[in-house]
Amino acid sequence: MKPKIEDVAKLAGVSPTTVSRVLNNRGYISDKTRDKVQQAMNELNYFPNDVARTLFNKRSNLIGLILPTTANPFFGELTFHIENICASLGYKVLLCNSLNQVDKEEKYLEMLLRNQVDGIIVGTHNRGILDYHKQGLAVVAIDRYLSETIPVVSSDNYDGGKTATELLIHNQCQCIVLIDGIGELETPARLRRKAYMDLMEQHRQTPIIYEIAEVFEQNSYIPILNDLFTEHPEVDGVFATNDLFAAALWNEAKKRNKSIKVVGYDGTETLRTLLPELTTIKQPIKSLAEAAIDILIKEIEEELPDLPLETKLPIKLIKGTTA
Amino acid sequence: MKPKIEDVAKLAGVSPTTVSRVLNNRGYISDKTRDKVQQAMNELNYFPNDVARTLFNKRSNLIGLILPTTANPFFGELTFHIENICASLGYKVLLCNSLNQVDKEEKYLEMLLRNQVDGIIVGTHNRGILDYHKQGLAVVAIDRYLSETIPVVSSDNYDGGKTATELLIHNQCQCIVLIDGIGELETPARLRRKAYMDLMEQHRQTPIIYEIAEVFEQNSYIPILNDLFTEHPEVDGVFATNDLFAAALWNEAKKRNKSIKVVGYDGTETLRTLLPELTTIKQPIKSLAEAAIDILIKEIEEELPDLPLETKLPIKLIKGTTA
DNA sequence: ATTTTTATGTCAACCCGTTGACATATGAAA
DNA sequence: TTTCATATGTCAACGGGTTGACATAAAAAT
Repeated sequence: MKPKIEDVAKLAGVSPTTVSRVLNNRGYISDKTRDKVQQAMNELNYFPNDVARTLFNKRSNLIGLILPTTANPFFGELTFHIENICASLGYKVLLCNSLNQVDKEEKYLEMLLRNQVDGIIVGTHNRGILDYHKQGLAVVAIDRYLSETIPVVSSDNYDGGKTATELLIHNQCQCIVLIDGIGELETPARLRRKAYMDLMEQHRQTPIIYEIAEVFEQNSYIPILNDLFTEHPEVDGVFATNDLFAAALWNEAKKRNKSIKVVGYDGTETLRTLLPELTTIKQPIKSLAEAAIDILIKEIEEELPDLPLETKLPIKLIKGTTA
Repeated sequence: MKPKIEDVAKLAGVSPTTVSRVLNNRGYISDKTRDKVQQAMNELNYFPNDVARTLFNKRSNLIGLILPTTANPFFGELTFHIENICASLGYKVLLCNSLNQVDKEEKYLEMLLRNQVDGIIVGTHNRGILDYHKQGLAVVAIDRYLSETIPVVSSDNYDGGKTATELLIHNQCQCIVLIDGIGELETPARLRRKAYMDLMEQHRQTPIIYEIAEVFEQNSYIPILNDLFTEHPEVDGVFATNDLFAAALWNEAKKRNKSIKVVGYDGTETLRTLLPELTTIKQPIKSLAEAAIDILIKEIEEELPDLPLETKLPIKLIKGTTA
């Protein structure tokens, strides 16, 4: 069986308390004893049982991460950065792919609570979260409003939407269509649409919006894009609120030999390797991760943290050839 | 503070043991009592502390997942499927992005052991794993040989390499180059190269190999691709052992107005949305996840599991326009 | 020579939930 | 009436590590 402190103590010829003192750097320990203990630990391949420690300390150093799916490169990259930063700070990540399904989100939330996570990073609309936050759980949201008290980190969505739309207008586009996710929720990302609407109004153009469910399945885009081309054959500019939509449209347009200006949103490394010609609004993914973790850890570790309820990070226009 | 069993018991007017009996469906409980207890749990927002349960039961239902990075869409999708299947089976996933760095792998491994994971899925070359497996930890590898006793799940890499190379030959390519990761390790994925070599020999062509470090950073590809085009301007066919390499090459070739046939490997959903024209060998990612978990859970749950040491799943040629 | 500091041991309580042993009390079946 | 299945309670030990209290002893400082 797995060795425990007692075994280490026996082998090192000391008391369990002394081993614990070595492990936690508490009280007085001579170098000689420390070495003996460490050697015994090596010999036995001993590693402290973090479950037992968590139980006593009431700190798991576990962070729950709930997002739609790591299969989407934006979340894949975000997840990478979040986990990476967490690891460097001694936190561990419990991953949850909710696919934006409320029932799954609730199950995941309960799972995380049962596992005594110290905090949760949410990149999906998690209704339930609200209650639990009141119960003292640290929560931070990425691009989602969960409640008035939960800090939100996001890219400057309005500026992104504005930059994208302005670029298309500047490109002399006469019929600019917005392709967006389904618009039931009031998220910060919705500001991309808001900016588009505002700009269109300013330039006396009619906004045209197509919505695609973000189910992250190939070909789910196709029928809606077909509608777009049928109903608006004159389309000559598209702002898609994420790069997958943008790429799907771009490829459909190519098939149809349509000359359309396209701007996407996200600007992942993956996109820039696979489809560098796509002009897009790049989110500072690593910075988003850093900001979210910074806030979450403040919530976890500080008594009366002074939290920024809204953190907006600058976007960057990546010029490809599509606009 | 968080409610515990005792609080539930008090509110429900029963003993802690009875609450535990309700939670674990043990012994006799009347419907009336069960309801009372359940209601008390709801009222208090009580969730059992899985840390305490784990400590007692010696089962955490935690699975460690170690892979290079979820920022790579192949691993992003694999991660999604693994986590998803695990969740449906009552397992939770602790995520580790090792970036293929041995020191990180070792730290992650120790972390997972401390956290009493029931098993580990490894998609990276984790030298240390070997030892721990001997100590009775369930381990399964994806596309890596870790030791003689650790089951490996992979796509049929040889068939994939063969199919890709054959296609290029069939396309009348005269100078077929292989772009591969750096070849220090003997991995199943290396069979893609083996197949290429074999085919080239069979057709009396000279194999030409360029190696790119899989650091997953854009532009790390560029200098090596430059070399390729300078040293072999006659190249007219390329088999890249992953789609990111393939896409990078494809885009560089377009820049140079070179007409080259290209075949990639992986065939993620992301690729097929972003760059559907790329011809590629599609790995059955979901099936890989299923097979790996199936084996791992057998290791965890069965006394004397009869494990397939090598599981090869069929690949599929996805015909785009690049070959 | 005396006080302090350093070093280690013993012991018990605690973290939260689980489980087995045992007692007790119904109501139902034999 | 006796027996048995059902229902619940009490109690203690356990899982592995942590921590505070207290005791003891040697080495260092005064």
